[in-house]
Parts: sequence; structure tokens; C-alpha cells
Amino acid sequence: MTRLSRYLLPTEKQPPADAEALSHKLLVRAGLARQLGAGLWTFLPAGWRVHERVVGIVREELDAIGGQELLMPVLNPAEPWRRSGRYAIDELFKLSDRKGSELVLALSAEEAVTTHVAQLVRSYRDLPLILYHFQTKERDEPRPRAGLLRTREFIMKDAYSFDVDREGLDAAYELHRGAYARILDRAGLQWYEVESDVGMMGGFGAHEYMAPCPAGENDVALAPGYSANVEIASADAQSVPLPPPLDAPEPVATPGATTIADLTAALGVPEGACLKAYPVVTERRGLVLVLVRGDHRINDIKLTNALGEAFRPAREDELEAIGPAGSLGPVGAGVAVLLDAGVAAGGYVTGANRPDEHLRGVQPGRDFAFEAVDVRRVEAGDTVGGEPIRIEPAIEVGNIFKLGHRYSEPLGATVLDETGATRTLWMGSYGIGPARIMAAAVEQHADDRGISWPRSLAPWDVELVGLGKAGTDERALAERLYGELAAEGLRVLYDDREDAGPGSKFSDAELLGCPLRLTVGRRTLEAGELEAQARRGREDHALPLATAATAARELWERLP
RNA sequence: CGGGGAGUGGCGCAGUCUGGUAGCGCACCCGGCUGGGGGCCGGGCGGUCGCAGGUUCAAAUCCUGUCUCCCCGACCA
Repeated sequence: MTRLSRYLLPTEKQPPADAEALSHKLLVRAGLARQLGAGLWTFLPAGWRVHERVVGIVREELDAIGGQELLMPVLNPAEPWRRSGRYAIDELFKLSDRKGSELVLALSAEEAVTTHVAQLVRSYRDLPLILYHFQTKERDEPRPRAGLLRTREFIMKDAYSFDVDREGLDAAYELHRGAYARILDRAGLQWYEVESDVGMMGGFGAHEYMAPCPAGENDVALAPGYSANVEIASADAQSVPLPPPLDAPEPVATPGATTIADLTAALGVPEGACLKAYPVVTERRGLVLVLVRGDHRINDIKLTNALGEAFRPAREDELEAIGPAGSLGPVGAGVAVLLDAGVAAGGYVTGANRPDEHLRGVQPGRDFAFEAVDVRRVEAGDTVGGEPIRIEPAIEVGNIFKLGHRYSEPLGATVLDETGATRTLWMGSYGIGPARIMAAAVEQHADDRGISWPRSLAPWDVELVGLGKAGTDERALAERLYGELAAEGLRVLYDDREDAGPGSKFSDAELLGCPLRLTVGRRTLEAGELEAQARRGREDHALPLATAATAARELWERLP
């Protein structure tokens, strides 16, 4: 019997002073988690129960697609990380042992799993293979934040697929998409699968699983039939009213005007009729001028992808070749020009590359050559396929990547195929964060009284609140009911505390958020009915005492 | 890494400007009452004021350094 009087469930009336995110406040207040240091969290007993319920769901669905669970160490030799090139990652914790051997704390397990597979799997007949584990990940985050949402140490389920060919990888990827959909549905989350950036070393295809909530760190762009991380989202080109075309660019004096806002004020044209010039420098291309419409913003990730390499903003001294900052333009710039696809044909106001002067009537193609790119940040109100886009904050609870040969190549994971030829394995990697699923569930379902767990994640199915003093008839009834509920297969938490009044017990139950609350007090005996309240919506039900346990189970089964 | 804020009992805070016996609420312990929405009465325990150095007759308070935590941004393979 789980008695609250003997259970470590330290609830608080007030949230931690420095907590900002709702899930951070509630997980602490409800006694589920406590912080040990920046980005370092302890799951208290009740919180760990929730975490392990998420783990159970993930495990079932991974096993169902043929995944095999194993366990690889957190502490890794540095050598395979050097071979894969990931030793250079800043987020990677590095250390050495007493002999001076270099070690790292794994931030995921591609190196470990690929090293093993390279040794153990030599034939195409051993494939396809999906391996996964639940293991602690260590990441030297520049800024941990928002309670459990971004931590330096966390448990992740990471799965890895191995196939002889691209088709095999595609099939494994699709299996995981199905499993992830089932996992997140079962966890009771609202979620989106979005296209995502593959990162600098990621591979060639990736999706993220996003649970919308205010504390989310990512923005997702959503429209009917479209969902993408804002990092890579694209939108239709919009039209903007432009002045009548000119036969040739015409200089205009713009004393002191160095920003788009200055220009619209000085010339009486809308922001969208100006072109903003952003000078950047890359290793291969050198100085490049990137142009977007004046009312648009550059998306750094899209620009990096368009360039195919990293970039940095040009320094003041590097601009002298073109013109003064504040009046940069493409005409006669003498450097390569990238033009955002959001710029429709027409005449625009641009910098003249001379102080206090701009050009109007500048037409892309006629007055300067350019390379067309899509580098602008999508904004709410943009359209895609004619449908309006909305942008929502969301927390990333999972991601899947097609890695290809990214790790199998450097770590030598190959097999012989049916013709005896050596084939480099095609890999995929698939992550999911149980603690983030937990926090997202809190964020999505909480109300002003506390957490409201979906049935699938709740630490207990039922919280049985016993009122009155120990030794009374109502307490005897409560203890008898506990046994009957357990016999119905329900997990029950019994609030038997002597030192808490009814108000405290109800408040704590609502804070903790078990789906069903049953109250046993003097009234229960007098009325011959058991009061049941569903946490979600706080709807009351009266259950006939004679069949209360069965009725409670049936009621519970109808809850979300 | 840039900007901002905070470290005073388990939690939330006041006191710092203007140096002079370290306080409040909750929690906790003991006793009693109460028993369907964080209840009441009485009595208690608990703090080298993050750390180090300095100024001073005297430092939570002033000065210097340092550590830690939070928020915004950058970053996030």
C-alpha cells in the first residue's frame, strides 16, 4: 500500500523564485523533481514513476518495429570520436583518467554503436538491424534553461538503424516515423512532425517531433498540409506595391539615411520596396552581398544552407571595396550577389555604394546579376501554397535523421553483400527525450490548480483521499477500498496523512494531477456513495459504495 | 560569449541606500482543539547573511576579488 504519509512527495505552495516555465514550476511544486545545479536535475520518486512510464511506452513501440534494446556506456574512449570528427564539438565533455588516457562523456552513441556493429556485423544477411538504448547523455550546454526542458544531463532513447542500401534506410526511417507517431499519441501529446535542418554534419534528411507549448525553444511554421521548423521553413513570394518602373536606376540624395526605416521616411516608399544588403564572408566565396526585401529578415540557418558553408558578417574594413555601410547596394558592387526568392520582379530602392545616396528603380537581372536563393525568415502571415502560415513555439521531444555514411564510413562499418562486394552501411539515428515528453505533457495539460496527467503517464491512476482521523470507520473503509481498487488493476496513492486537513489534501492531489481522485470521509458512509472527481475538467461523479471499485475502474477507463 | 538580475534558517522574502543585539510568513518539532477546500490556540528548534580579503571601535550593510544560480540574446552535430 502506497501511503502518502510515508512517501517522499515534498509539495510546495510557492514555485521556486527563479522558475519561469510552467513545467518547471509545477514539477517542483508537485514534488516530482528538484534541481541540484544548473541543468542538473533529480527525479524524486513520483517524478521517476512518470519518467519510467514514458520509457515503457517508448520501449514497447521500439520493440514493435523490431528494435533490440542494449546498453552502451556514457564514458567513452576519445579515439572513435576523433575518427568521426565529433571530438571538436564544444558541447562534448572531455576528461582523462589517472593514466592520462583521453575520454569523453557521450552526448549520443553513434560512435559506440557503429564501432560495435563494424566488428560484429559482417554480412548483409545480418541486416536490417535496429539497436537502441535508454542512456544518460552529457552535454556541456552553453545555457541550460526552463527546468527539464534543456539540461546538461538527461536520459535519451537513441536508436540506430543499419542497412545495406538506401532503400533499407528509407524503410527503417518510415518504421520509426510510425513508431514515433504512436508514442506521442499514447503519451497524450499534441504534436507536429516537422521538416528540420540536418545540421552541419547531420546527413540528408531529418524530421523533428514538436510539442507546442509556450515554454518551447523552437518555432514551427504551420499551414494546412505544411509544417516545418522555422529554421528551414519556406514561404511563397508575396507581392508588394512597387513604384512605376524606370528606364534606368536613378540616384537620389538620402542624407543621413542608413536604415530601411530612414529610407521609407525619406522617400515615402514602403519597406518592401527597398532591398536590404547583408554583406557576409565565407571561406570559399569570400565577400558576398545577400539581398532581401526591406521588410524581410535573414534566416542564418537557411543562409548557411544556401551558401553550402559557414559564414560570418563582413567587417567594416572589408566593406571598403564596395561602399559605405548604410548605403550598400548590388549595382557596381563588384562582388557576387545572392538575391532572396521573396523579391519579385520590379524596381527597388537600393544602396548606391556612395555616402548619403541611394538608387531607385533598380531591377534585379537588368541592373545586376544575381544567384537566386531562399534565405528569408518566414513570418506569421506569410503563405505557403496559398495557405496562411502561423508560427507556434514548441518543444522538440524527438528527432530522426538519415545519417547515410556519415559514421559508418569513418568507423569502418561495412558488410559483404550477396555478390561478395564490400558495402558501407546506411545508418539512421532516432532520438527521443522522455523527460521532455514529461515536461511537455505538464505544459499542455496543466490548469491553475496544477498538473493534469494523461492516464498513460500519471504516477498513479487514482489518488485516494482519506479524511477523518486514523481508526475511524471512514478510514477503515478507505483502506478496504484501496485493496479493492488494486484488485481492479489500478495503481493507487493513498493520502492517509494525519497532519494535513481536507483542504491541503485536495490541493496536493490537484497539484500532483492523477487522473482520478476518490474521497472517503464521513459523508461517504452517510450517503452510501463514493465521491469521484476527474482531474481533467474536475467533473464530479457519485459511485455506489457497494460496487465502488469496479465503478471507479470503469470511470477511469473513460478518462483521457 | 554579450547584456540584465539574484545569493539572508527547508521554501518565499524584508533588512543593505543611511554600518550599531538578524527579522517576517510558510514549513518543521511539542501539546491541545478542529476534521469536506491549504483551519485555530499555546510553546519551541533552526541562520558563521555564498566564499575570501580589506576598511572600521563595530560589517548582512561600505570596498576589492571570487564562486554559484536565474532571465534575455548568441549557441544548440
